[in-house]
Amino acid sequence: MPELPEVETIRRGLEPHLVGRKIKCLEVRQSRLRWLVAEDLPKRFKGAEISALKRRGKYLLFATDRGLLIVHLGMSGRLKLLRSFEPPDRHDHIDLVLTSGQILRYHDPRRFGFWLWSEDLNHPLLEKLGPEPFEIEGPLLHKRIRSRRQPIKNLLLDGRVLAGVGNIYANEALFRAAILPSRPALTLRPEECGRLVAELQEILREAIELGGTTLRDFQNSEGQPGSFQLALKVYGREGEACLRCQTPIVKAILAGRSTYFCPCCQR
DNA sequence: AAATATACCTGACTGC
DNA sequence: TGCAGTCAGGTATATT
Repeated sequence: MPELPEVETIRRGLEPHLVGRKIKCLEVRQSRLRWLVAEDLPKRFKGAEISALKRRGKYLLFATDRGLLIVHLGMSGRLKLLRSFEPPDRHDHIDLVLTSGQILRYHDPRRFGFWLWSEDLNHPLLEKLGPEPFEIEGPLLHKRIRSRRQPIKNLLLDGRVLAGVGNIYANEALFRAAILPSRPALTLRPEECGRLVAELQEILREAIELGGTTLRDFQNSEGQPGSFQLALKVYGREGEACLRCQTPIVKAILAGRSTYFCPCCQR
C-alpha cells in the first residue's frame, strides 16, 4: 500500500490531532506483526506526550518524551483516527488511545508492518536509510549508483540508495524521465540522473498534493482514498498505448516486482 | 561487496 | 460454487 506520498499524507492528517497530546494507553490485540510487538511497548508509552510526528522514507516517527515510536505500514497497514471508541474489526491490531479520547487505530491484514520503540533516531533501521528523495540532487544520485550494475529500477527501490520510493513511483519516474527500468545503473549519464531526480521529485510532490495513490485500499487517517491513481501514466497499463508515442506498454519483472515501461520512448 | 532468493501474511481475482 | 494458483503498494535476512 503505502509509499512515501501515502505515508506523508497520513502524517499530515494526523499531525494536528496528535502533537501536544498525551497517550493514555496502548492496546495491542495482535502482536504478531513483521516483528513481534515488544511486550513492554504499552508500558513505555503510557503517559507519554507526543511532541512531533515525523517521517523518514516510509517510516512514521512519533517523537515523545519517553522515546521514539517507529511505525511502518508494510504492504497493507492503515492508520485511522477515531473520534471515539468503536468496536474493533478483524485486523485492527493496535489502538493508541489519547487522553483526549481520540484513538489512533492500526489495521493491517497482511501484518507486514511493525511498531517499535527506540531511544532516539539512532536506530539501525533508520541509519541504513539513504537520503530523502527531496534532498538528493542529480550529481549525488549519480555518485551513489555509478558503480552499480543492477537495473536502475532495482536501485530506486533500494532504501539504502534512496528512502521511500516504492514500486509505483519508481515505474512512473522512469517513464517520465524516459529511462528504461532495466538500464544498468552505471550506464546512466549525469544528465539522465538529473532528469530522473527532477521527475521523481515532481511526481512525489504531485502525489502528496493529491493525497496519495489508492489502487485498492489505501486510506488516509480520515478513511478517505487518494486520487493520484488518476495521474498514473504507466503503472498497471500493460498493453495500453503509451501516452507519448502510442506503443503498447510492456510488463516485465524486475527485482521480483511488476515493471511497466514503453519499449520505444524509454531508453 | 553485491546480487539473488526467501521469508513474513491475508485477500482479491483468475481460470478451470 | 468451489478450488488451486497467482498476484499485491515492503524490506530484513540468508545465501550465493
